[in-house]
Amino acid sequence: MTPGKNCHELVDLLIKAKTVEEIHSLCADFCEYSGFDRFLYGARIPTSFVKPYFIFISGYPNEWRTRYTVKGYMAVDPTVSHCATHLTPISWDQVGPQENSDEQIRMFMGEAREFGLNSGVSFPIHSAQGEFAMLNLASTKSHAQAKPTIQEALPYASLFSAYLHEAVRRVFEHQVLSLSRVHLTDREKQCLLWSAEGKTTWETSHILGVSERTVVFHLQNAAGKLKVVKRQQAVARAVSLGLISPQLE
Amino acid sequence: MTPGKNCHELVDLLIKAKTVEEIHSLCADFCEYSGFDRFLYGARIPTSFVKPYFIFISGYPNEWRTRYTVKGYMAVDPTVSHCATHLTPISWDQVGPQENSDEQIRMFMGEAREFGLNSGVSFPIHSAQGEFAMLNLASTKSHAQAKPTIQEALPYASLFSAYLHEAVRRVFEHQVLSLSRVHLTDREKQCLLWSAEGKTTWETSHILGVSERTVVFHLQNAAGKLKVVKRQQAVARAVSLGLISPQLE
DNA sequence: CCTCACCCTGTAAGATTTTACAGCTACCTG
DNA sequence: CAGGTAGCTGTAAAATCTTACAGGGTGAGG
Repeated sequence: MTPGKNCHELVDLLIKAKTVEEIHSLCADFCEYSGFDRFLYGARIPTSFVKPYFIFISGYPNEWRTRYTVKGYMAVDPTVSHCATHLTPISWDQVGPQENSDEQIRMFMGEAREFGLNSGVSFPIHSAQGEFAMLNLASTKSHAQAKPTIQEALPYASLFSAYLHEAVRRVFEHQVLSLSRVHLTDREKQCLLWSAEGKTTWETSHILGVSERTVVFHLQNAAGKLKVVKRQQAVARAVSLGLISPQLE
Repeated sequence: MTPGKNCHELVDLLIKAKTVEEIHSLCADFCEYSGFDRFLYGARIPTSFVKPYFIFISGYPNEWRTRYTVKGYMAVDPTVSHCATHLTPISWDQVGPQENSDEQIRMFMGEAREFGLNSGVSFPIHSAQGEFAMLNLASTKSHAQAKPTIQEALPYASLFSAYLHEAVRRVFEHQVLSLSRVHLTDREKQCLLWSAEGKTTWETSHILGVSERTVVFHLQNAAGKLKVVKRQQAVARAVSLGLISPQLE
């Protein structure tokens, strides 16, 4: 009920967390102190465009999680589509019981209620390395009753979610996140950058003042490091992982 | 001094803000209520990889801003490099006076102090549409004196920065952000997705069950909508703008 | 001195993409 | 029914990328 008191402590502990279990426990603590009953953190790691990897840290009922997966509710869940395109948290009462929301969404929200997920709020998390994550905090209370809890928790949960994701990144670094640690040399990045900008090998070679063969060489090396074979794939991967981006000028 | 009291009100006003001037005014209010003296919001819009567009909403001294630009301090500023790769706010005392920080950074921080930017904190903002932004809150107080102010403001500023960026997005929608509003058809997105995954035209045509010519057709249309000419450029742009991303499975 | 990382270059065949030509169906809306 | 949007297809020459061959140099650090 007093999120402020514990937020800084929990954030400090998140920074030091070394295992998923520790993180889970800290989420549970945050959830409790903020006045919520359930939490779910989910992250989508862009290991591939068509088959990304998902990480979940769940304080949700297992049965509901299973049904959610089996029925493909990720494509229906209105909080997911909001968080995928926005930065701001969304209270569930803003998406579920709206009059204009379609039948499918209404049924989905109804089913969630059967598992005690009556009200709640979702926080979007977008990292510079292309991951997309969400922190969901749920309450068994009705929307009206939970409103003050949600309102009060917004700032703290916003901050908490940022540290939470960085903690997850750290813990999973050596597993699925290994691609984002790929080190590209300056030349490789330059070649990828101009390639992403639509320049041909010949154009890039003149921009950089080297031979065409050298540009090809660097792009091949970059593709190799990114574990792909084609140029456009290397460019897509590099952009998605945030390995190439502007700065000066 | 009482950020909590006004945060929700300011956020509500941000949602309704229609002009840059309104947003500037709300930032100034937030800055004041949180106990800071200066603010600077800066956003990098990925209009192009090599020459992005920048938006600034500044409550910083103009002279400092000019010097910053002229001297290319964006490439030196340690808060920029932190925010570009992280999600968590960074207090300036964590980057400036460190013993291991190099001479260039120390000089930079020293110059900032000459303009009354003695201490402060920077919040990273990463949107799903590829924009990267920062909210900087600065104080004339010393690091030690400003510490409680910063600590107290962290959660509120974290939430505020999310709403701030969405407000800026809304206001600038019809200008530099027009590319992120591009509508691609399902087929166009599918072709781009498989292309980003490294599939050739022939492979994509078999995956989608259409002719090679059709895949070429869709990719050309997509490239046209994204105002580019090459396939790899279209893929890079689409990835960067968040127009293609996974979801189901 | 040896190794490693980074940078650079050449040739050539074969695969893929780009571009330009041209034409079809279906659905929805004013 | 006209007009718009979305989807689909064909041919062919020219440009570009991929892959395989083979070779060069520098500088930092053990």
